[in-house]
Amino acid sequence: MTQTKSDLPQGTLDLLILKVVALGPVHGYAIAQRLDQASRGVVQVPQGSLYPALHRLEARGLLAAGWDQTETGRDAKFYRLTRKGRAQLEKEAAGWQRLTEAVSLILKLSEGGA
Amino acid sequence: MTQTKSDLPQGTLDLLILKVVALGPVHGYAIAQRLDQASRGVVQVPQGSLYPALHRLEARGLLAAGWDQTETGRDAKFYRLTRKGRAQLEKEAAGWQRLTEAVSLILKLSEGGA
DNA sequence: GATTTATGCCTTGACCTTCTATATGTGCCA
DNA sequence: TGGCACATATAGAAGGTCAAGGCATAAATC
Repeated sequence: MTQTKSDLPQGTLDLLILKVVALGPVHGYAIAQRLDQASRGVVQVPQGSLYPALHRLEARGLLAAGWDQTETGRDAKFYRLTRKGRAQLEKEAAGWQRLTEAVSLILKLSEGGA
Repeated sequence: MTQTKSDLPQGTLDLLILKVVALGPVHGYAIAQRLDQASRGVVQVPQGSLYPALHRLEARGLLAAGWDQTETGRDAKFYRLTRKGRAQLEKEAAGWQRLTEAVSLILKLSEGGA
């Protein structure tokens, strides 16, 4: 997996990560796969973006991490959502909703828009 | 007009500006008003974000600027879209579409998502 | 008419945050 | 031995915010 570009606007990545982690404990590498699959290849997060993001989220107390074993017997750092993280997820999801609606309104503007 | 926060993810502002300018020549101040109104107050771009963005877009050749007079007799810098700018607008609008769909897919994930 | 105040309109510079690129390290498995 | 799964660190660019400042017109006050 060669992770090229994601073209995610800054700030969006956190939301997506929180969402994926909310589904159950996962390690970083799996998060990226999950995002790739679920978005049908549109969201491809390079490791250099993913891991710093995870660290930030952990530092902010939104995620908690612990080492554990993968099904295939490897060590990996599993993340789960804290209570604070869940609240943040809801907040960011709502914000995203608001934003996309607003942008949508703007993109539909035509010459007559009061 | 006290412009507080806009909370736009980075990279989105360009798209919105290009869109507004595409409707006809406008000056910066009016662009901000337009965005505010059209988004019903959700998108409030502070001047410190707006003007640097305009300068960047001009430097990239997507906008062309010239001083002119406002209807009320003031001097203002009017921006219009270049051919290159119009192409970029279409490109970014399509990208935004793609992105929102992808994010939407991810946000709808539940435990069963393959 | 003169003075203040508000408002329209533009600019810039220092700072912070996030994304990217890149390089490096380790254990598993073929 | 090599490749893959999984992680880390560092440095840099880009975009956004704040804060401050400047200037012109208009409205309000005296």
